[in-house]
Amino acid sequence: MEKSLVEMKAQLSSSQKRIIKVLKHTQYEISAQELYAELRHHNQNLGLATVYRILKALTLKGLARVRTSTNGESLYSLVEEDRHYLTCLHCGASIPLADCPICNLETTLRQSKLFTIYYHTLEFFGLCSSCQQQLNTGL
Amino acid sequence: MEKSLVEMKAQLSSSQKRIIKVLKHTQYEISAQELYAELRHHNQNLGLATVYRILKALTLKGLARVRTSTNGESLYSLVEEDRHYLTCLHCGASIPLADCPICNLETTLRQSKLFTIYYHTLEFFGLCSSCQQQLNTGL
DNA sequence: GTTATTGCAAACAATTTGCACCCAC
DNA sequence: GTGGGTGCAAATTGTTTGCAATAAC
Repeated sequence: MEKSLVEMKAQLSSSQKRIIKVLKHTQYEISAQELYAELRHHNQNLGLATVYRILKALTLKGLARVRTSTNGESLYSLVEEDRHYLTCLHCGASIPLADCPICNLETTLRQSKLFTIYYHTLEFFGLCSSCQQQLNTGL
Repeated sequence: MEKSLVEMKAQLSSSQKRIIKVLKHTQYEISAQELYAELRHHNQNLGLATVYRILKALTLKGLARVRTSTNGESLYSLVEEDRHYLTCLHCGASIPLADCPICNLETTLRQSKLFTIYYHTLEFFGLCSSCQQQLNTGL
């Protein structure tokens, strides 16, 4: 029998819970290094390597989500909150999309049972309006 | 006036065209290092650094797409072919989805003009059927 | 001739790992 | 006392960069 997310959360270590708490309080997403700094800032010290280890574990459990930013670092967020973006190829900004355009589809896929879906990511790449202007006028 | 993709392609250097050709012949996606090896294999030598430079340029132009695999390397593919996946959190396999479930939505978004969309990515994360079995029985 | 492209090696930065230590149960 | 969780420093790896040489126009 597959474990429910609730069961999985019960087995989390206290450090893992602390990291989840930070993720919860982060507006969008956060890098491992920022998370490490955030913990120190609250005097909840944890080694950088441990932060990486925990983030990897949470990701493997399907509790956290990773996405690679345009500058190459991994950004983490909680799966329980949807995260979708419009990412500008020019300035690298990621503008969050308010709604999830494909959650219905996910429900349908879930029922197929061929693949157990924990979460998904959706990202549009292109040019944000200010970069569009800059490229059209400047060049 | 924004440049069309056709105009952009006309400006590509011969090395860039060679790399695009390899991408075209690659079934799904390919890493920079694999692409480098592939070129050498066809006696079309090109330095690894140059391969990285070209892939970055193509990505910035919106001609190529990058995705980070579960083991951390960047995988490239041509934007002109849709790429969507079911990715297993346990074994890391990425199973391509045949159809694009959101292309209609993309058309709608395109018309808003607030953000110029070149391409998008969609990825579902979870457990593939064999890992589901393995985890259910083995553990 | 001026500009863009390239190769090579060195540099970089994010992430991972080895290992000894420590804590909880 | 056994097993997992941790810190630290060293190692690893994918990627980027400086610079001199070369090719393109």
